[in-house]
Amino acid sequence: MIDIRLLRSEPELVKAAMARRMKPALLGELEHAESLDARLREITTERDSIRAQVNGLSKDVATMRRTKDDSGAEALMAKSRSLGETEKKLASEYDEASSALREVLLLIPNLPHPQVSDGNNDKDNKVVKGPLQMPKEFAKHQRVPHWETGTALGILDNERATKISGSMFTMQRGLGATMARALCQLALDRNADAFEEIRPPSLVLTSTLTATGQLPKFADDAFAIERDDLWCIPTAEVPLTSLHASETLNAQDLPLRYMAHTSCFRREAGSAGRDTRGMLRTHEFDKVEILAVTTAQQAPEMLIELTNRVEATIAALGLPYRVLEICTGDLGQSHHRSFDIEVYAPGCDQWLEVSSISWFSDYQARRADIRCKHAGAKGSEIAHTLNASALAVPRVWAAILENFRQPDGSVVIPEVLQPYMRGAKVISAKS
RNA sequence: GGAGAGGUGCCAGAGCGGCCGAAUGGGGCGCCCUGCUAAGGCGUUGUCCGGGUAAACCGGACCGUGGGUUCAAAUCCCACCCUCUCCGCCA
Repeated sequence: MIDIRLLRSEPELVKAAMARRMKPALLGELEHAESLDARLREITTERDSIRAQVNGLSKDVATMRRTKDDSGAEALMAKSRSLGETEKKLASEYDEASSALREVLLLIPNLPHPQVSDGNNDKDNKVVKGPLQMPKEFAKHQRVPHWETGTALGILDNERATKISGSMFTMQRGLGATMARALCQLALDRNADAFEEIRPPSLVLTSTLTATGQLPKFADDAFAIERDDLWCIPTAEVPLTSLHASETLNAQDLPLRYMAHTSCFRREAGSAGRDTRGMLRTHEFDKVEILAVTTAQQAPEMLIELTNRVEATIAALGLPYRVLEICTGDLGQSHHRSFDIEVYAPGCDQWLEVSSISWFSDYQARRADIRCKHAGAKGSEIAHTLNASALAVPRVWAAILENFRQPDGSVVIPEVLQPYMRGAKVISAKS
């Protein structure tokens, strides 16, 4: 959520920043929020003053009871009763207005960081680094899509995955399965110096999925377990962000850094037919997420740190990659500023987004009610959250198959993964 | 899933429908005492929202959550959630 007090005090500034997202309907939502907020404060003031009167009368009643002034007490009680009627009406108006305001606020996206460049959509994202580790030319044997190589090597069995679970599910076997797990282990080990490993639940409450911004707007993108009112997590960002929901943290303990390897479940509604062939877009995949809770001051530096960490892992795998900064028109709802890391896959001739490194400013933390308190300071402020995919398995797995495919059809396993591969250095077809 | 017990401030723990934002103890912070430490003495110590330029201050809300009764609820009633113990089931 954006800060309603900022909208209240600097409406023009908020509107100007929001206009950069290139979604004209947003301005209407902002104005709606402004008027609901004004109305809410009117009601609050009135309701509170009635409550103050009732509280005062109740005290007087107590005094009169003690002095046995029963008729006086009766008179005050009657007066208080009628005030109570008014209070009741105001209270229900308050509930109405405040839930209406909350509803609107939950739909309003985050303000883009001033340095984010303007753009309409993903085509306007700028490459800020790279391409790096890009060969001058790709050989013909690298121009084979991973689904062909994977199937030929017996390490990818999407046909049977579909038999078991339907379309858009994937299954790795043998060294393919081992490599999927190796990638996760690598990503965890590379960040274990600073990040605490968490094994969070995969099913979460509605409130948890609301905190990170997936709900209420993007309910169709998530798998729901309706009978039990639970949701499958689309990313470990969801449980990790809510780890400290409703808590006030000591600023001196920040930043907090967590990492988690989880399955991620996505309905991929609205992307039917896109990237359905291999494992570029699936309903379930494994990912290692790194996440930080910081003060506002620490956040910019953390964004750089997360980006560097993700980049270093991709670089260590030897894959061709580049870094993009996401423009205002492509920035996710909760995002304040984001970078994407893309890996080139010569077989399907595509740049694949393998990581998104994002700073959410206080947007998610306000929804989750994560505060931080500076020692000696009065009151508290909303914390900042940032996260990144340290490594998302399927696309990296696919890029490895395509980049490191040899003329004989085998695939060389990147050296950094070999320690996790039980001695294997190459994946060859079983004779 | 069944039976029972319980959820109060940083922690422990008391709380009669009004004088309870909440006793008492511990902890923290400040001052005093003290060569240092320990012990001791005194004081202080919650959060959120609205108003106030800010501080002072004023008003409201908060005793697991949500409803209800009442002039007035931590206290009474109802529902739910969570924790603990026992039983059942289970990796």
